[in-house]
Amino acid sequence: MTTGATIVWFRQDLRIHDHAALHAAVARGVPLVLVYVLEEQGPWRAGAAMRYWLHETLAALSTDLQRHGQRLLLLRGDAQVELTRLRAACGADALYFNRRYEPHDHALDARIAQTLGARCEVRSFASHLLFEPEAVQTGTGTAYRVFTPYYRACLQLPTPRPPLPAPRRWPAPAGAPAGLALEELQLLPRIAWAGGIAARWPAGEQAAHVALDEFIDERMNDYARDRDRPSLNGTAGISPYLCVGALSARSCWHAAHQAALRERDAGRTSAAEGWTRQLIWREFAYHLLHHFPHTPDAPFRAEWQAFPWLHDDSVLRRWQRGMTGIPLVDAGMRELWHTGYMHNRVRMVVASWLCKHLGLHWLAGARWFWDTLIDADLANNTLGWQWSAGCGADAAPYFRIFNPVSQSVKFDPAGLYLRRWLPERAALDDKAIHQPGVRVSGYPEAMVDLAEGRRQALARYASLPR
DNA sequence: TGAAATGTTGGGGCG
DNA sequence: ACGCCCCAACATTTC
Repeated sequence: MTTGATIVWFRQDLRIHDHAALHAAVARGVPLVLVYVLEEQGPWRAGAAMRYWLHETLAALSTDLQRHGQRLLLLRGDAQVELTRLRAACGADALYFNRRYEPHDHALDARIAQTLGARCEVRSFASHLLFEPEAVQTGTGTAYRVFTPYYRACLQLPTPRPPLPAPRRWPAPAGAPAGLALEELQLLPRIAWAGGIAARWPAGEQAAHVALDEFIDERMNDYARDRDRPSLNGTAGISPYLCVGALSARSCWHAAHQAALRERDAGRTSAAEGWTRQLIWREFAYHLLHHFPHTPDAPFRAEWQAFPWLHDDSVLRRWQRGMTGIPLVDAGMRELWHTGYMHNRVRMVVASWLCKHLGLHWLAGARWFWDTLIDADLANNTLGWQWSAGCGADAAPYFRIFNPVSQSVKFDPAGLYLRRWLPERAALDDKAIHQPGVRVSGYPEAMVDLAEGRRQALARYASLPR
C-alpha cells in the first residue's frame, strides 16, 4: 500500500460528534475504514434489549456516515482476530479507537496494541468520560471509594474540554472487505417484542441531541423538583444514548454549562449543578469499575462472599414479571419489560425489594437488568446493584431498607405511575392504589409482608461483620 | 438517595 | 385560673 489507510474502530461510541478517535483519524488525511465488531463472548455480552438497541443505533450511525460518503463495515467475532484480518486486507497503517473501561478491555486493548502495533500505528483516545479513572486520586494517590469526596475532587480538576465537532471534510473511504449486512448480526429479536421500546426511544445520534436539547432548554430548571417523580418526564432520559455512545458525556456537560451561563447572564440561578452531579455519578461508576474490576461479578469486599443470599427461581420470576403484589415494585418491573427502561427512583425501590425483602442475590437482579435494559451499562449497573445490596464500595448502609409503599405515596401521590403500569388496580382511589392489602382480582397478594420482610432482612444482615 | 421506634414539646380540652 | 392529660408535630435515636 502506498497511501495507507486509517481504521477507526467504533465501540461504545456510535456517533460522529465528539469522537476523539474519528477526529484524529480524519485529521490524518488518508482514506478511512470505519468498522464495528460485534463481540459475542464474555459474561456481560450485550443482553437482548441491548442487542435490539445496538441494531437501531448501528442503523442510524450507518445512515449518518453514508450522508458523508462513508460506509460502516460490520464484523462479528473476536476483535483482535477480526481487526488483524481487516488491517491486512485493507493495508491500513493506523488503527484508532476510543478507550473502554470494562474488565476484559484492559487485556484486549493491550493485546491489540501488541499484535497490531507491530504492523501499524495503534492509538487509543479518551472520549467516553469527563475524567479518566486515573486522573482522580485521593491525597495518598489511591482510588476514591466514596462519592462525595470523589465529586469534590472532580470539581477541582480542569473543566472538561468542549466536545469536538463532527468532521467537516472527510477523506475518501478506503477499499475494504464488504463485511456483514446489519441483519446478519442477528441483533433483532425473533419475536417482535420491541414495539414498546421503539415507541419510547428513537435511536441514533440525532435523536440523542434532540433529547438532550429538549431537556436542557425545557426541563433542567425543574430537575430538582421533578426528578424523583416517576409519573413525570422529570429526568433527562439520555442514559440509553450515553450507554452506546450516541451522545458523549462532554456534550452533556458542555450543554448544561452553556445553559448555566445563559441563566447567570439573565440574572437567574442555574439548575445545572444538580444534573451535572448525576453525570459525575456515572464518572464515579467508571472510576470504581476501572480500579476494582472484580466488582461486576463479586462483592467489593471479600467478606460479603459469605452473605446468606437466598436462591429461589420462582420468587425471582415473580419479581421479573412484575407480580410481587407490591404495586410500585410491579409497576417498575413492567415498565422495564415494556420499554427497556425504568425510572431511577423506582430502580432503587425494586432493587431494595429484591435484595432486602426477598433476600435474593443482587447478581440475579443485575443480570435481569442487563438483559432487559436498553441503557445497560456495566459500570452503572454494578454500582447500582452493589449499592442496593449494601456490599459495594460506597454502599447503602445495611439498615437502609426502602418501604415501597411509603416510596409510592411519597413520589407518586396521585398513583399516576401505578395506574399506567397496573391496569388491574387503575380503578382504585388515590389512597387505596398504593396499599398491597387492598386486593383486586387478577393482582397477586404481596409475596412478603412489609414488616416481616424488613425484620428478616435485618436478621440476615446482622450476621455480617461491620 | 430510609424507615421505625422512641423522645420531646406545646396547644387545647376538660375537670 | 390551674394542673392534668391527650396527641399531633417535630426531633432524635436506632436498626
